[in-house]
Amino acid sequence: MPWEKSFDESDVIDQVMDIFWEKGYEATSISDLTEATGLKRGSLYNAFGDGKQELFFRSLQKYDAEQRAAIIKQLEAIEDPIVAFDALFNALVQQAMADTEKKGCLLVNTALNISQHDESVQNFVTKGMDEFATFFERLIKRGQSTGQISDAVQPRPTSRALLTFVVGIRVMSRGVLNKTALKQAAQQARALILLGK
Amino acid sequence: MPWEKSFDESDVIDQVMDIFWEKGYEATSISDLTEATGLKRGSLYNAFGDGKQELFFRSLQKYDAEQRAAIIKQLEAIEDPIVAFDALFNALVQQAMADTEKKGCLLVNTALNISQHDESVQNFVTKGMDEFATFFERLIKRGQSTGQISDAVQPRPTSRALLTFVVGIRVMSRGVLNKTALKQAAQQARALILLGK
DNA sequence: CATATTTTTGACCGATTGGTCAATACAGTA
DNA sequence: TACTGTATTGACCAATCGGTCAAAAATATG
Repeated sequence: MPWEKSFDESDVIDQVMDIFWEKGYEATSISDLTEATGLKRGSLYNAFGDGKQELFFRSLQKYDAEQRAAIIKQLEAIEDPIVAFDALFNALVQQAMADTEKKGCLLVNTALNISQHDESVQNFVTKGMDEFATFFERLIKRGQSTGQISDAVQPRPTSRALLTFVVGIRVMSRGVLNKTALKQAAQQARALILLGK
Repeated sequence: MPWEKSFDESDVIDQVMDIFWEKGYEATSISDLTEATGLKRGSLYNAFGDGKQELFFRSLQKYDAEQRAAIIKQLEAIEDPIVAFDALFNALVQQAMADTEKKGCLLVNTALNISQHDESVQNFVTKGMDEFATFFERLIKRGQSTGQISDAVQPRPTSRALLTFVVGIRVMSRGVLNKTALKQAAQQARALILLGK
């Protein structure tokens, strides 16, 4: 019948995500988004009805799927839990070093400003965080079953502590700690599960 | 000669700080500030020349002096480093529980959005963070001299890790983790300096 | 009381905010 | 070719943004 869109929605979300990621939700204007996408105001609203909120939510969902969920899935494939553990924290440091714009992590950036978002975003953020903690919990239990991790480690509390530590790393990597300091800090995560071994 | 201000500058900064703390820098408008202080637009600009930026910077400085610096000074007075250590993390959890508005920590909130502030704010934030890390470092060295902390603990890397963990706690306390989860997580901080004792 | 000095006030500024909408351009169907 | 239904466009909206400024109000000094 009519006409097909001249752009790929997924591409647009990628571009929009970059802006939200870099500037944050509040500081991003619709004009920023039209400039980044090359789309006119009306086209954006036609394709993504509810405006800024919807654009942000879809950006967050895409980020979550491509970054957080993807990394977890990748780490799940590593059978040795300690190796997986080290791989994660090395990846965090590597990402921080590659992040020259100091954008950090969109999920963590959103978590800090969680109260200024609507309920759907809030739930989404806590769900993502929860899944991350659950991943750590599985890792610990697996390590305990293989004898690599002491039974003195409490899976749930420690998983939450590791999640908290990861979040801290992502904040510090936005400009507070330099590369070497960040690297040194990240390596200490081992102490939380290896208890001085 | 003329006329004295009808308000106390320090009181005004307190009120302004509350708004910045709750809503963040970007999301706070001058109207929010005039409403909170009861002062008219012009009075604010007359008393605090450079507008929003200066108001924020002075809020941040006051917060830093009254909260962060004050707590460190208080903890320095405790001679047993392990006791001081536990006191800090207990205080963090207690503050989080009392923080019904989920405002978190103004310094950490600013650290996450550090790139959107000018250089003076950036330097101030990193200076505050640095002092916090240095406090941890002193604590560790003191614990090692008394034999309470193993010499296997590396003071500098561990101090940075502890700072990172503290920052993580302040983010999580804004709504991601509930009280009990936060408490459990915070208790794991001991593992970073006690290595499984 | 008059004057000097500062605060206070509220109107005002141009720019930008998120969002709308009617007119126009377009492609597939009949 | 004419019609249909969507995409695109750019003008437009009221509201708000951070910030300015001249006039009015107030008080300590002379």
